[in-house]
Amino acid sequence: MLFPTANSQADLNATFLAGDRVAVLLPLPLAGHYDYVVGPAQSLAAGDFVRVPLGTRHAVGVVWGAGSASLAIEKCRPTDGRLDVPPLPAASRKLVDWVAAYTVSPPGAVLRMVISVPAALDAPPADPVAYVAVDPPPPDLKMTEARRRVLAAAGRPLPAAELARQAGAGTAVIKGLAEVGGLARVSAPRRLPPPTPDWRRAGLPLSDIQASAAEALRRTLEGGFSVTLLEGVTGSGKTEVYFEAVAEALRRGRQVLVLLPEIALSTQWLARFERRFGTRPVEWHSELGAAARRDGWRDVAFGRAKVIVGARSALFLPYPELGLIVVDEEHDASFKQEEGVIYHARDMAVVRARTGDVPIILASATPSLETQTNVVQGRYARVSLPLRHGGADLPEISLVDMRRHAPPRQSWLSPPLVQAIENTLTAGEQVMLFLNRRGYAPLTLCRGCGHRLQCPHCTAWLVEHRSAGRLQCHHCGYISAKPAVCPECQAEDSFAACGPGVERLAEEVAAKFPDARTVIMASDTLRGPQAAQDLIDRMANREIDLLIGTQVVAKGHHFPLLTLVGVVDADLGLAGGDLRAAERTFQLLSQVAGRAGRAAHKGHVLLQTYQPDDKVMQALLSGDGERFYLAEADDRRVAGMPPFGKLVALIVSGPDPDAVDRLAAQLARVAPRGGDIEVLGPAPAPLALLRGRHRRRLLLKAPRAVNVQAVVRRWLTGLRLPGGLRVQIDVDPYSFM
DNA sequence: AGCACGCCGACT
DNA sequence: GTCGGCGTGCTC
Repeated sequence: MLFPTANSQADLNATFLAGDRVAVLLPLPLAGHYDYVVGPAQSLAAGDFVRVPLGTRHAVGVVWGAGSASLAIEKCRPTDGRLDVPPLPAASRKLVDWVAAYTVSPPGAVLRMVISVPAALDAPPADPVAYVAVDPPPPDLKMTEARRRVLAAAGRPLPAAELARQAGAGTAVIKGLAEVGGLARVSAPRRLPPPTPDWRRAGLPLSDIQASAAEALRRTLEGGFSVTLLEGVTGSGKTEVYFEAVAEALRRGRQVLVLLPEIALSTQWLARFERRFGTRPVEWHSELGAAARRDGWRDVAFGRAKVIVGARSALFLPYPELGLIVVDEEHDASFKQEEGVIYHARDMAVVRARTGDVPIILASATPSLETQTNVVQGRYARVSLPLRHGGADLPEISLVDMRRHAPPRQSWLSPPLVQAIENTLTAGEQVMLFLNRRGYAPLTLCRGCGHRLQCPHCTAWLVEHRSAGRLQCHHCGYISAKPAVCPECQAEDSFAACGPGVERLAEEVAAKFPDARTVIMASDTLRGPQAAQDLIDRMANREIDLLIGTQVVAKGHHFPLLTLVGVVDADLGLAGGDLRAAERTFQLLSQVAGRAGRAAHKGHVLLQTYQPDDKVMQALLSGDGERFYLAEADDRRVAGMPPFGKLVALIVSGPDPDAVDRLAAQLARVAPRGGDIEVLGPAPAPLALLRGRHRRRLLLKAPRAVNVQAVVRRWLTGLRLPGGLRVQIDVDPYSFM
């Protein structure tokens, strides 16, 4: 359970000769490095990828430095040899050590995120053989009809099979022609290197404010490490502004990493990039196929990929020439990796910028409290874009007090919102209704006995998806048909749907506005990024009057004729006692509100709420984000909560609830105390049962100055984990749900 | 993470 | 009598 961190004195450029002892980090969750002896006739340098024997098999690792001498030299086996890829850059190696130490994870588990594509380390597939006509043909060539057809088709290099097909000849003709010199055997490149984005192209015209913001960002490229918050409301042109910093990094011949949340849905971002730079960047996300991942990894490692846009895992690619990092939508919760090595990609991106001594830009319309605090405390610089580009006004936001304007039973749209929808549709403008709940109804219960349909593997209700005709768990993906009778009391036809999801809301809309062309947009109704783009296009072309959407509609899409946004349940994110509930709700609803009225038309936003006096609703109403953040920061400071204090969550999990309880209780007994350190729990973890594992949580709270990693390491030293029990460490936990 | 070693149930 | 289930533990 102990993960010694790397020898910090390790020479990042050390070289080793045959017979020397070297420390090799393997991409496995081992406690530390393994020592090997450099094999005969080999020489290795720190950072080299090496193949080494491991037990009965062989593995690939990275030379981390000199061996530790803690193991008898006879026990050290010889390395097999260096792999033919560029060494892992020192900045990446420092990042691995840093992330491992910060997250209290084995460094090898972090290295595994770097070596995410083992196939990329093998020799790439050979270029296929192709044939091309020799011009002029050799004088002694005996021409036949078949040969004439083949030569006519072979104006450009083609693989033999393709050439034979096009010429209507057998491959024997090709073979014969090649032997007598009529065709030349060439190797056709399997693929071209990714095109370099053209920074010389002119960008969109920038306003004075945008131009000076762009200049400030460009200037950060003159120095080493720096962090700059680029803050600007939706529609202020943040992307175009930071594109100028990207162009500057490209001009200097450096690589650029842009981290986006939900890359799969950012077709619009890619289009803007292509408009500015004339080509698409290299993409990196989980939906890529094996070949694309291998090629992408190698393009980065060899420095051929200049701009990489990706989800959080792109952070661990082996950039040799990284010159700039941009984290767009830096406040987005999807940057928090919740499985395996638990880390926050925005924070680790700042670390990567530091290990590489390069600038980083954090962009957001609604920056996280963490980032704002870093600005206030002088650690980060801030560049602001206060106005909407193009002069469009910010939307007018009003609250609908649901206690006074309650909708009729089994409906969720209040009379004022219904009226506003009607007015907007009559004016020929578009409406968006936001409800962050997929499916038909979040809960199904039996009217007879009150039984609630629950996921067998998780502490969560099954969500009815009526269009798909089934029930679904949104946490583990469990799917079942709707049972014919209540499993508890066997009553027939007794199920009642409770509460609305977007499907049910669509039903209400169809009943009230039968002529409106309505579409639902949710992550599960979209089949791939193209479907999202198609929907966006249809919306932009006025083929849709009313869009009902979950979270996915909050992201920056431009809909010029969208003038009314209705938030069906503004309170939804506030329940649950989550540390960041208020902050997150403010950010999400600000983003949703930003969808309304972007071109020449004034936008209106109606928030349906039962808590109109809540600080979040008041902040949205007044548009005073600054004051909200100050108040929220005050609350956190007083409570000693992040970013003014530190939290570490320990999640104890296992298949047997009693064993989990016993281990959690044991950990609580030996919990660290004193020095303002508090340990809360054990409590049932937010999802007490997840994917068949029972979970309990302990929460360690400490002042900022405490080295919580050392405290946790000491706490867990010598811990034995019997029978499938696991303890996960979540430094800076985000998920409390 | 693999892979071997190891100790209890149904088969050619 | 063996083949094989996957629980525990090691890999420089």
